[in-house]
Amino acid sequence: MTQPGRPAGPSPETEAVVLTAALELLLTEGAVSLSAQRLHAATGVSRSTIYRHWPTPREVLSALIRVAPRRAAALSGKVGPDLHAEVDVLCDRLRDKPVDGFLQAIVAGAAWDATLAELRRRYVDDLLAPFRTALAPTGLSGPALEDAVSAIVAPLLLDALLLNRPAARERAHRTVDTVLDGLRQ
Amino acid sequence: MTQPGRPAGPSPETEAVVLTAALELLLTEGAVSLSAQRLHAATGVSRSTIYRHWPTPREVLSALIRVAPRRAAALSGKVGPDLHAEVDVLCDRLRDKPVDGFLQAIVAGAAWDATLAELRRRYVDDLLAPFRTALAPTGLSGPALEDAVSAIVAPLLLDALLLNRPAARERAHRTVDTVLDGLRQ
Amino acid sequence: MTQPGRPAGPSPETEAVVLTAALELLLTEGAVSLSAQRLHAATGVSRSTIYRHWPTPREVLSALIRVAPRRAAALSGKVGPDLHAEVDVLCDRLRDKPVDGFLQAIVAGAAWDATLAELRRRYVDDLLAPFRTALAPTGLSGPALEDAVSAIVAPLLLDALLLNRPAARERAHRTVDTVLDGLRQ
Amino acid sequence: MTQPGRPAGPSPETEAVVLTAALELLLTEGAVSLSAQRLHAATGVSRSTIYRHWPTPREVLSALIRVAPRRAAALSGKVGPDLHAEVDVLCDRLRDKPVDGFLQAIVAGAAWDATLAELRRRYVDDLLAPFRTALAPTGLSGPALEDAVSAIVAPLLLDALLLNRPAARERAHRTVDTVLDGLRQ
DNA sequence: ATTTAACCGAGACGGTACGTCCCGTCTTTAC
DNA sequence: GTAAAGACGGGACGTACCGTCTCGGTTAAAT
Repeated sequence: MTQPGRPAGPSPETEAVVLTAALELLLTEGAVSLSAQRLHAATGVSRSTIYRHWPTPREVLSALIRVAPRRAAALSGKVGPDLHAEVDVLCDRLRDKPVDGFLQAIVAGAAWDATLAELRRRYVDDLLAPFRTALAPTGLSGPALEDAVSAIVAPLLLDALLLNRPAARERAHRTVDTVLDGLRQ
Repeated sequence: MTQPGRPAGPSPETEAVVLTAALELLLTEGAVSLSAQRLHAATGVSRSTIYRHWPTPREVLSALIRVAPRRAAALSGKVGPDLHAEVDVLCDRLRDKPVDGFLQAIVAGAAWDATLAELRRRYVDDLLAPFRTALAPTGLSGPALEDAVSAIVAPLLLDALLLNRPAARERAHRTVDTVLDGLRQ
Repeated sequence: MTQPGRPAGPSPETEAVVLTAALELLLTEGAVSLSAQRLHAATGVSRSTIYRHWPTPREVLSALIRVAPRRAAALSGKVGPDLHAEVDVLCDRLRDKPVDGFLQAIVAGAAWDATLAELRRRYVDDLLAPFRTALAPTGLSGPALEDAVSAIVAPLLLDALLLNRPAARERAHRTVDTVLDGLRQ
Repeated sequence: MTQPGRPAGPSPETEAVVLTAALELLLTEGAVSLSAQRLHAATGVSRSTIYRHWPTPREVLSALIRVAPRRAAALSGKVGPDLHAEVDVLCDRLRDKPVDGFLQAIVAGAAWDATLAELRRRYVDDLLAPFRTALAPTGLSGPALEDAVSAIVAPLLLDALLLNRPAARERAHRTVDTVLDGLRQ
């Protein structure tokens, strides 16, 4: 038996409108722009309503990440092909607005609002996870696993995030080979 | 022939007071806090004066970077020892507030104010430069040089900037050896 | 022939709860506080319900006045004793919260909402009515009657309403005597 | 020697514009309308500026009363003529917007904001003062003086304030005579 | 010693964003 | 139908900054 009264939470329509605009804003103007004011201007949804359901920009970001589609994994089980595939996928994602923008925004936001640091760690971990998974068959673990992942991914992130240049895909593929060669010996 | 009248620009004392406080603010609260208001509150120097000489936070940041001490290079000319030395220096700098904070702040600021992106690139380049110099004797150049630098430095920056964990110094030293081994063959 | 279905209007219980709280609110915080929001907070009755039956604070006030107990008249028919009795009754009422508060609230409300002016006039008239009745045997009427009533009552209201001091009961009794003396000659 | 910097307080022009509009608003819409928002809408002076100098409606009212012109007294020294003159003056003032409106507004405001009660008392006292002065030659003092004043003035205020009818000037003149007769015996 | 240009401090002013509170209407659900 | 719960748009409120400006007094170089 339930309570009387209208169900709590934003109406589905409101939620869709707001979060869509929020993603757009995040990618074009950064996390700082996820304020109620800004979302109101972008959507026509009233400030009151936005404050009601997402009192701080942080909540908007959380909702956004919660909703964001997870990439479908397609692993073959063979280490080499899987790693190369993951490199391509990551490069593609970094080239596209959504992931690069998300990353930029979330890094900037973390420096500005300490409570975002945890979100940032989770998001970056999500980016690294496929590589950990793909490397699993090699038996690597602990720091050694982290080092391998880092060697492959870090240069790509450096390019995209700090140097504003396209991720060096070829180099990453060569790094994968180097890493695997090192293990074989 | 010069004009009569008091020389333009802030008095040395004013400049020192303001920039000192600005550095403090940047490291503790990020680039967003370099406003005239905040600097006034932190220094007692009046808002008018600050607006006069540094109309925007961007100008403060520029002045700050211009003033920031460049690390004195101490190269021996031997590739191996020089690279290892540079790794230690960078890890130390990333561990200390000034550089890590500066980096965080400037990355965040870049997402918030596009004109800071150039400053960010220059700052990161300054971090990479010593490694390029140290690798010079190997004859590497162009993309190959960039790749080598990236392989060594990127994982350190990833740790410090995105994962909030101490830079993995040992791994970096091993990477240096790997890179040099690869060249020797 | 009556219609089927639940009878219109608030349930007796709801009405009692709401109007009791409304009186309390009116006396402690003035007519401005008779909003649905405040009544909801004070009673637990839902906002919807209150809006349904008393769409505006004005309706609440009307209901309140309609319900307010009329003083039971106890006239002897002799002018002197009756007038003195009425003076005592009025002073008592002005000393007690209910009437003084009501009066203050309604005067304030009238300045704030023009439609309350009529309510105010009726309420004041109700205060004056007993004196008109008591003076009836003297044969006074028209302006002369009004003047007599006013001479007795106005100073009391001035004390209570504008000067925040207790109504001067003794003086009012003397005024009654003066008025009656004037008529006798 | 004075301090550097612009002199504090509103510029004369700003003050004039705001207080003029405030008086207008007070008389037409009551003390509740002396909010920053309302004054901004009425004058074009920005909300910030108004909050800066008159943080609450109370301050506006105070400023208004402080600025309001005091009536010039013109006493002959003879009790009778002076009292009659004062009655005429008060009736005129009550008939005109400024005083009646001021009084209505201030009474309403006092019920709504306790800190206005003091202002109200002072304003009413200012209305009564001329009568106390005019009665001085009779030697009346203490409660007896208050009673005399009240007998003359209260009915007038009752008319204007609570019954919304013109102050009964003739009756007041007769009351004056009655009071003076009473003293002579 | 005067000029003279620029300094520096204090603060008014208009403007925008923020977060909170309240209001009145509407919708959804249960009884 | 009543009642409850709550979404929603809208507005006011008070605060905090921001950037520009105006005022007044001070300082330091060049004549």
